[in-house]
Amino acid sequence: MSAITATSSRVVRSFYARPVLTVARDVIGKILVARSAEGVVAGRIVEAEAYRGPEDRAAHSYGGRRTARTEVMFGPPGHAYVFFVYGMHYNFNLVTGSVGEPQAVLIRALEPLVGLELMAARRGLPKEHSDLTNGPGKLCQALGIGRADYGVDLCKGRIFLTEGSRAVVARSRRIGIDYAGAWAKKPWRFFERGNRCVSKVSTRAQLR
DNA sequence: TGAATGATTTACT
DNA sequence: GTAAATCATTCAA
Repeated sequence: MSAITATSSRVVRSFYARPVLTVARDVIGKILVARSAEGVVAGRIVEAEAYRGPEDRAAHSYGGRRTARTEVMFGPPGHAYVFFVYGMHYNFNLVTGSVGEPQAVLIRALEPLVGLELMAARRGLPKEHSDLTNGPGKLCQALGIGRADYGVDLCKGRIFLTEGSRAVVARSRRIGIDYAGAWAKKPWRFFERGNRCVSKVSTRAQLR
């Protein structure tokens, strides 16, 4: 195993048991690790978004909607909320806050650190490729995250966070939720300023 | 039961 | 810049 995953310890549950905006900001710079039979892959989180339902119209838990899909967000923090969209992509979230508060942080982009070869193989791209994990669907594919990871405990399972390094955090409005009216204008997207692994979006959303 | 749609990505023009 | 791919989830009937 690489030095990064061997020397760092798993982030504890109290990290997740805080308001979703706080976690979304603090998660920038942390390392996301995914172990599997195929090997270990890991990347530094450089972009994330907060979803603060039930008040947040952009959140799947808007209005307190409690279904099979959103159920994990109502449970304890530190678990994975994984969902499937557009008929072909998975997205990975961290459940935050306390029990009964259906909040989550969407991980939108990573800077690849460990297991680039495995990531590239899963993505069907050459190892040197620059688009391995610079998007929420892309990073799930690179980390092998899918339906089986729904609801898993990040304090125990194959997927977890470790301490990373400091990041200069900038913020903008969230991506792909224009249907959410006024909520779409909230600056609840956090990213590391200047990092080239941040997902490619319109220039206007990058600034601020 | 059926219809609409989406926290995206990719390949086009 | 636009559009296609593609299906689980959701809600209405």
